[in-house]
Amino acid sequence: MAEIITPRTLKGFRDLLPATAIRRERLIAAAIAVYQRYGYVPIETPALEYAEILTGGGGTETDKQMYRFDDAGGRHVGLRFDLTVPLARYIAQHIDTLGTPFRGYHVATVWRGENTQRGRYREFVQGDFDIIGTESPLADIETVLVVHDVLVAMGVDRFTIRVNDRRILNALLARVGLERRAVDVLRILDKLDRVGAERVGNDLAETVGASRAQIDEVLELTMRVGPGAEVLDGFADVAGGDAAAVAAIEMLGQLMETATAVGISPNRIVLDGSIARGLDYYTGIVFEAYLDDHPQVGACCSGGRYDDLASRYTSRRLPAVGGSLGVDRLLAAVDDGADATRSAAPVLITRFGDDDGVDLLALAATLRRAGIGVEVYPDPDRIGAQLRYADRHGHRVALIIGPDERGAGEVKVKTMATGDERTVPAADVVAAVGGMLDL
RNA sequence: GUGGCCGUAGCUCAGCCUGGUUAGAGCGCCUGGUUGUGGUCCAGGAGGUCGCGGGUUCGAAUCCCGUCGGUCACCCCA
Repeated sequence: MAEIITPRTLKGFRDLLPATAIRRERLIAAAIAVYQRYGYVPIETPALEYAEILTGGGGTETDKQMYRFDDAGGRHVGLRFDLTVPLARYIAQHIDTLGTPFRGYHVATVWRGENTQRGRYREFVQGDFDIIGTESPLADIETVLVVHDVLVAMGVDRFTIRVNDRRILNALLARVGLERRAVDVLRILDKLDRVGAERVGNDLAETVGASRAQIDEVLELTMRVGPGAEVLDGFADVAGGDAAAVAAIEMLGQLMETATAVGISPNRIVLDGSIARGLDYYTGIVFEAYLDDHPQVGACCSGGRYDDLASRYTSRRLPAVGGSLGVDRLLAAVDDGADATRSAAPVLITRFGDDDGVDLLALAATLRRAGIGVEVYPDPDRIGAQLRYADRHGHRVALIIGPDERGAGEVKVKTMATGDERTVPAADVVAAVGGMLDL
């Protein structure tokens, strides 16, 4: 007898039970519906790329986290750890076919060999969307609206999208003389809400040697949070007269104006001077979305403008702005794992043992042609067991065709919620079931 | 990758500190009461390598070590 192999999964990789898998599919479907409503079209890229594509010029952190190995042909390869780098390669390779501006979305699995936590896995799904080839502020604004609409479409009630712009931070850093340490400063600033102003101040002093005055100036900006004009005024004060920062502030003002105009509730989009994003490739707007009821899972969506998107792969200038949805983080927040397995079909056809049951398949096909989801119970078990199955799996209607019904050319239609039963001619089943399901 | 906590039935957990006869509970699941009718109720039942491996001991779910997995913090990030 062969030895049994213990069934198990790798750290950070997981199976999804049907209840969770259904939730994930719904989240993804909601996001895609919104993307398409804005005109984004799907793209796909391979999971495995040449390692040099994924690492070239990248930070050492991502290099450490990337799954990489040599394939059987001796190629140095790696699994993609985000969707932005593959997008950059893809755009550089295909932009002449696509033309600009190009709106694309990419929902796919990515892999990172980092330590796990709730909502943090080594294999997870992201849903990126980007506009490539335009520097218009309208694209920046649209990107935030997409995030908003996606979260609404997913049924998330309470969330906050925090928005800032790198150009303001850059202007501030230039003014106070910290521009050469911008990457370090931004990395430290990004932790503000987690570690507090004091710790950030200390880190700035220790890591980049910032003076008390420089620290105070930086913190002055990062403490500004809110949906209103006074925050923008504050941004203008810190930024001085820097032209890029002025443009950024104007864009942010237009964003808030648009949000109001389209009826977005004020607390869902706020300006936040502390949003920096650790990644140093952002060049303009930056944003992060948080679920108000689940702050511990971190940002469930983030993004911004990166105007040198594809510069590693082409000399052509390709500005881009977009966002990345953390599907599995949203899932971790939304999924309580409580539900038992539910059928995807509202109707269950029960089966008696008086014939081979093939006629049930024909009946099911008739209902499906009418757009009604049907599941056929395969075994002639006790009718009570079959109805219990229907109950447990959430079927709303059970069809019963026993010897009596078959003899009379009828079908008994049972509404599970009420227990009501009607017997109808077989020819009328579609209408009867449709009526019960409010179709 | 570093450190803390956790890992007992399908699920949530008790038992572990102070090793000792057949390892428990609730929920779920199955069967019967209802020879063609679920959800309530009643009666009964199945189901456990105590994550895995090793060690200490006459004896380990219980103590020790390792390992795998989960979780939290750091780091980083979706």
